[in-house]
Parts: sequence; structure tokens; C-alpha cells
Amino acid sequence: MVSTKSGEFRMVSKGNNSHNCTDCNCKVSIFKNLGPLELEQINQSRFQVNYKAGEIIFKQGTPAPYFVCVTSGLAKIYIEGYGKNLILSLVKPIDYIFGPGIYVDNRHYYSASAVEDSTACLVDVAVFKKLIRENPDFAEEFIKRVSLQAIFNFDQVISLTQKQMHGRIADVLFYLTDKIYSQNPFDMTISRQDLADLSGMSKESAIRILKEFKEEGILTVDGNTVEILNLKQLRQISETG
Amino acid sequence: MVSTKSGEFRMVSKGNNSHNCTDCNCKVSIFKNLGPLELEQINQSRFQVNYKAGEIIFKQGTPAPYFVCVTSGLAKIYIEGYGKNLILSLVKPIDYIFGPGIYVDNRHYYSASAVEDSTACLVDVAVFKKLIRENPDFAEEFIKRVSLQAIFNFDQVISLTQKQMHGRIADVLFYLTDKIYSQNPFDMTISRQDLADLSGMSKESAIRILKEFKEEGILTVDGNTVEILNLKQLRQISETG
DNA sequence: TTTTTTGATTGACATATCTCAATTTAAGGG
DNA sequence: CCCTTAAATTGAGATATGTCAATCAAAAAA
Repeated sequence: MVSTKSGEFRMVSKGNNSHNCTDCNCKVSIFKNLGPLELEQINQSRFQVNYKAGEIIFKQGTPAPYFVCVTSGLAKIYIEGYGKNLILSLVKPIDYIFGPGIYVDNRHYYSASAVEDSTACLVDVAVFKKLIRENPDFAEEFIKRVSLQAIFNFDQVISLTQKQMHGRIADVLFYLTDKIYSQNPFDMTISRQDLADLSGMSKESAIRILKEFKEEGILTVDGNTVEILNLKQLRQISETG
Repeated sequence: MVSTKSGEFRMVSKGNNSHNCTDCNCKVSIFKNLGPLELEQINQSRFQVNYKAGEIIFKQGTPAPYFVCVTSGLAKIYIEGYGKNLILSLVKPIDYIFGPGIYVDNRHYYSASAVEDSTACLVDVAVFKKLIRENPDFAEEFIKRVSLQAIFNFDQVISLTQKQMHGRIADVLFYLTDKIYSQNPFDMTISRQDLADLSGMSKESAIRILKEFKEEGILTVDGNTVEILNLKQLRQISETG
């Protein structure tokens, strides 16, 4: 698939680009096995970019020369399918985006865009791959991350293919409150369309389920603020399918 | 998830267990970067097992101490979901099964069973992981395989979540004829239930779609022998969704 | 502020898909 | 070869879900 709109991004003039990876928040736990010299190599090839909400970070089908580390805001990675998108996951700070194409044909197999205003550090893939070769601990940690991602995807696929809409929305709500926003009354910065694209249904259906949950007292929705009142019942709905 | 039935398997008395990996068919292309000494390590820890059609190779939730290389027959790997299974893929000779749990918690995140009478070589995971650490080329090849698997899964998820039944069955038929049986009139050794579990629908629906395709002259079905007559139209159905 | 645009919501309707039950066919076992 | 069991097929009915169009609310622009 070839992209139509090109991903627009803006280099930040300098900003905290002067920081280095050694003490930067960007020291994601995947880097925990890297020594100072290795982190310095990452740091050398790294630059920071700002994205406004809605801006494309990269498009499915385009070359993938960077390891992307989200340092603020919120991004989504999604597959552009047949007429609609499927959001694979949301990426919050400090986490990274590293697609499977990098070890295959250096293409992106999904697109990424900023949901909120965001900043990201881009690291040259060549440096990353070099360190994978040189440092077995780092390689092992990387494989572990990829594996965890695969396991997460399994759960997601089962939810999407074997649960009905209520169960799928319940799953996404848990994902949002537990993994993404990490709080219970949370400000749902993603759109209803995103909610639908996360749960594999139409926007209208997603809205309707949310409304039903509200009417049953499972949660409250005030604008974009969502509070889950009855976690137990929501868990039940998730498990019932 | 904890398994109920334990995976049954039978050691083959000796058989071609006397072969070694160096000249064995088991030299899957993932091993192409291993030298003789490394292959010998694989060979040392390896043993061969026979499975009858229907037998479980391993169960979701159980410990995963082996790298499984299918040397004859046909196996399926599937997630046991909410009341039904989702077949992630079929594994034919010579290919291997290596789940994501091995780098996480040494558990299987899916089950595997023999679809046809099959044989497999089991290799100690510790040896495999050791070689990953010691040989960067091998590690890189492994990561590449994992990446290809992830990309395959993306296509699958899009098919399952964004296509209607006709498109999904079309996709599975292409998978069978192109990737698994590698011939056009092919003997579909998987059951209709398997066909349904591959395409995320009920067995009855799968049968009905197959019947429709037959009535429209897209293919012929004689018992378990399927011949796709109109590849172009089937492709069209796959793409239309 | 007014206007414009975008996103959210709702309802009515069409239909894709599943479930259940009944048959039919095929496969094994003795 | 008959008997038993499992798999495949078919039909009818229930329901989950999407589509379309209209309305409403909120945000951005002028």
C-alpha cells in the first residue's frame, strides 16, 4: 500500500534536544541493558520532533528509518484497512513504536498519528540494529518486548473476533483506564471514532453501547470525562463476551 | 488460562531419530546461519515425536520447554477463546512452532494439535536461546521471522475484523491453496470446523459460503477435494470484503 | 458574536451472521 | 457387513451489527 498524504512533521528548533539519553526520560526500560557508551550512540543519532494533535507520524507503506519514542502526548498506531481503520494500540510516554517491517523490508505496516499534541524522539534504525547485534542482553530484552506485544495482540484478536460489541467496548474501557490513562475518572482524549476503531465496530454502535452502559449505571460520561462506577459489572460484561 | 486435558505425545522408539540436524530436512531456513558445531548442539538436545491426527501437541497455558519443528504431516496452532477456537495458522513441514511465551514466562499462549498424522522434532528451548545470544546472525534471522509472523497476523486481523464472511472464506482458500497445500485442486485435510475457526465464523456459515461459491462456479468441492476454478473472481471477492 | 465546520448522537431500517434442530453423509469398530 | 459415532449439510428463526440520514453540540474561524 502506498501513502497518499505524506507524514508531516516539524523539527523542534532545539528545545530539550540538548538533553542526552543517559539522563533523559527517554531511557525507556527497553534500554536498561545498554551501557553509557551504547546510550551515547543512541543519543548521537537522535532528534526530537513535535506533532500537533491529528498529525501523521508515519504512514503505512512508507520507509521506516526510525525507531520512534513518544516522550509526551499520546499517539495511536493503526492499520488502514478496507474503508476503515483498526487501531492496534495507543502509545503513551515513555514508550516506543517499532514496527515489524524494520527487520523485513524497512516499510511501515501500520500508520501512526498523534492523538494529543505530542513529542517524540527519533532514533536511527541502523544504530538500533547494530546494538541488537552487539549486545545479547539488549537483543533478548527486545525479543521479550516483541513477544509481549504479540501476546497483547492475541488477547485483542480474541476480543475482536469472539466477543460481541458490549464485551469489546468493555475491554477497550479497561485498556484505557488501566493501561493508557492509568486513572479512573479519565479524560478520554481519543474520539468516538477512535473508540470504534479500537473495538472494531461502527462509531454509531460504539456510542450506543456507551449510552447503554451509562443508562445501566456502569459508568458516567460527562463530555469526554468517563468514570467507571461498576468495575465488577464491566468485568463481567467483558468475560461474558 | 490453565489447560484441562494434558497434551499427550508418544516418543518414537528410535526411527529416524538417528539422523542429525546437519543433513536433516529439519534444517529449516531459520537455521541457515548456524555452523556445524551449533547445529550439533541443536541435534544433541533434539528428539522426535509422532502424533496421530487430532492429538494435542501442547496446550495453551502449559509450560513451553521446546522449540517444535514439524517434519511431516500438518499441525494447527489455535487460541482457545470464549467457547470457540481461533486458528492462527497451519504449520506444514518443514516449519516450526515457537510461541511468544518463551521469552516471557515460558508458557504457551496458544495450543497446537496435529491435523494430519504428523511427526515433529522437539528442541530444548535453552539451547535455542543460548544460540540466539551467541550468534547475532541467527538472532537477526529469528527476529526477522517473528516480524514476518507479525505482519502475517496483521493481514489476518484485518481480514477477520473488516471483511464479511465471503471475503474471509476467500482469504482462507487462498491461504490453503497458496501457502499450505501449494497446489490447486487440493485435498482439504482440515475439517469444516477448522475452516470456520480459520475464518472466524460458525461452521454452518463456512459450509454455506462454500456452497454458494460452488453454485456460482467459483470452485468445485468433491468430498474434501477443492479446486478453485475462478481465481480472479475469488480474488475480487477477497478484495471487495 | 456570528458563521462554519467538525464531531457526537439518535432513530429507522436493512442485512449479515449465529443458533438450534433436523437430516444426511461419512467413518470406524466389531 | 451392521452398528455406532462423528462430521457435514440444510432450513428456519432470532439477533447483532452496520448503514444512512437527520439532528444536535461543540469547537474553530471569521
